[in-house]
Amino acid sequence: MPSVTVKDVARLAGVSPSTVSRVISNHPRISKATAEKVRQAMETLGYHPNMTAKKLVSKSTKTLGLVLPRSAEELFANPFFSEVLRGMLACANQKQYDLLMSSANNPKEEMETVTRMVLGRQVDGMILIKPRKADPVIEKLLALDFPFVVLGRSLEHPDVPAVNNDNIAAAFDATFHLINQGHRRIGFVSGPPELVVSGDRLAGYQKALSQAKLPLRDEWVIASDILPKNGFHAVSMVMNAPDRPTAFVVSDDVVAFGMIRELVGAGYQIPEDVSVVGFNNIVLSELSNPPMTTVDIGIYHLGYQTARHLIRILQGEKVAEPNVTVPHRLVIRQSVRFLPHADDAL
Amino acid sequence: MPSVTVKDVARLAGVSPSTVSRVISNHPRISKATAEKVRQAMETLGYHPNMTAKKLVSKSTKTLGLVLPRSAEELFANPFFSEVLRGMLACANQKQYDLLMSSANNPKEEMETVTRMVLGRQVDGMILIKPRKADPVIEKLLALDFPFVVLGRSLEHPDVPAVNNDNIAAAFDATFHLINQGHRRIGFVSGPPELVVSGDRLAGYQKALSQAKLPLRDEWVIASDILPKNGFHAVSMVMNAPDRPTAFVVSDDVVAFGMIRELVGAGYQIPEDVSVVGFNNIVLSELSNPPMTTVDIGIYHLGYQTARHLIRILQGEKVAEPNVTVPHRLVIRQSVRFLPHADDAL
DNA sequence: CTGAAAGCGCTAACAG
DNA sequence: CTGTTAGCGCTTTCAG
Repeated sequence: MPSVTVKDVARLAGVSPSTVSRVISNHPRISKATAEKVRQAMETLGYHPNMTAKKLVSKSTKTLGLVLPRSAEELFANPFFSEVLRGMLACANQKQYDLLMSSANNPKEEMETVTRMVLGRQVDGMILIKPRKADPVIEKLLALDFPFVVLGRSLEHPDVPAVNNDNIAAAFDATFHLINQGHRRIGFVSGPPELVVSGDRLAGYQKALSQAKLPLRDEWVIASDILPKNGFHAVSMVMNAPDRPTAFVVSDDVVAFGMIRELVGAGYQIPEDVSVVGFNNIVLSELSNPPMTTVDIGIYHLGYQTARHLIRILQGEKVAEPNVTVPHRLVIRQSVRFLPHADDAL
Repeated sequence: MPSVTVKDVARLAGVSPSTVSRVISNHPRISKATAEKVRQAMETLGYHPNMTAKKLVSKSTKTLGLVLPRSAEELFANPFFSEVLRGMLACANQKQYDLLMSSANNPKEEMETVTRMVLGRQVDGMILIKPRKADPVIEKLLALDFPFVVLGRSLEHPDVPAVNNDNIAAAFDATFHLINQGHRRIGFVSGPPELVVSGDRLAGYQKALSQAKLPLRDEWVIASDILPKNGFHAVSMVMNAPDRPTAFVVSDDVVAFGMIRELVGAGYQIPEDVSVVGFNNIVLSELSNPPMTTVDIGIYHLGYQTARHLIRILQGEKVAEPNVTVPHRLVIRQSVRFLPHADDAL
């Protein structure tokens, strides 16, 4: 790695280093002749600019920071994340930005990583994924006046740049679909309670029920972790009650998979005995057995728009509206049964 | 972002910048007193070292480069990748390295990205995922004498540092299991033909059949893309032949999901009518219906060990054996049927 | 249109 | 034990 520098190029081309620099950055006032001479020299020497040096002087890294919250375990076990990442990368690379990633196992590490990236000036802006309620990282970034955007939304700071679904509406739609199909007793399986998104989806579910004047029973709301395998005895408890739900809204497809497995194991058929509508529409939702009815939240776009939004901000575009909402849509497949004996239409 | 530097700290502490630098790097010959004084100053000023400057002078970035091959689409549609990434991040962060990611949509972009990262000195080493046969990126890195490790293996350069499964043995084991369960007509669904791993798994399958003196029929080998949805009419062709296979080895769980869905759609039951053994043991394999028998290839470890291997090399540890093999194991669940009427034991 | 010089923020000899 | 002096490789005034 014999590190050829501007100096080397300059020497070979018989010009000064500053001229070389100008050629690289397509400076207007440079003669065709020398420009060509310099390019030749770069070519024969195999020159490539040292990005680190460039960053140091330009004070811009062209890099977006991404810190993976809490247990990356949680996040990665779920295809949601890879899809988000795919969207971010697609946008970032298209705009000539890189992504610098780091994971953190707990809130403390998370804070340290953010600090390291931000104060260490390794990145021009930060992306925060699915903030929790009262997220200290947001406070910190706000205090530092450092550019960032959150994927999700901040409860405390509604004006912070954010890209999100309308999760209340999404959960409403999912629940409403069940109601439309004749279901009257509908349960809900929620995500991690500390996440803002979990609260929103629960709210949407409740809203749909109230609007349809349907019972809202606490014991039909199951708090699950976002990982499968947890808390599924809860399911059997619910199912063994005399007045069990005929359908569930499950706030994550992966959890829905786990739940269906539990139910099948307990001898229930999907959708004959229990209907399920999931959330996210991950790739496998379509391939599952039965194919799952789920809310497509546009995961890829969520990622893409988040990066896009941040880059816009970094480039100084005045963004009038800090919040961008990615549309969702219900994808109807075969995990929901129509109950013809529904007592009444709505 | 009022950028406090070593100079500021030095001034406040009444010492020279180099002393500050020494305190930061825990230089041994520094008096307790001044060290404390400097630390105070850093604290009150809220000093954090500028990583870019540090990188420039130290000529080390503490960053690993990861370029996502070809269509990230392909890669990300598959949970394999997120799990690998999770392992890499876990290791990298533990060793105080960051991961710089970029995606590329085609071989040309891939090469450019590698060039940008390597010649731009943005990273200390590169990680290459699942090389294709005669991969030009490997040639390039070799020519540059730049540190890298491949996740997978290079056909042409067996001595290049690599972390891999013994895919031949893994496919052998999967196939052998089917044989053991009484299957005699076994099909194979292969991954993208340009990947080395696809060839290896096919070889393992063939080896098992030959060893058991079982027929090896070309028409039972289906070339699928790694994405689901493609080429599944091929499945129906195979299944409609008079002498159809009773079981399939499918070289990827996601493809297996898609295949099972096709089969179920065509009226077959799994495993009653057709047995399937997959590859990878992604999270959802266990949750599928029926739970899938599959080869666990230790995806997380694959990622972890790859990062580990590269970091070892970067730190100058003499690695005797360039290739590390991550063990696999067959996970038996419920997608394979025992055929008691098998003509004979082995 | 181009060169000389200064400096981004940090570290690393080399002296003391 | 600590300060001085030189850069790392690049860009950027400021003069020509």
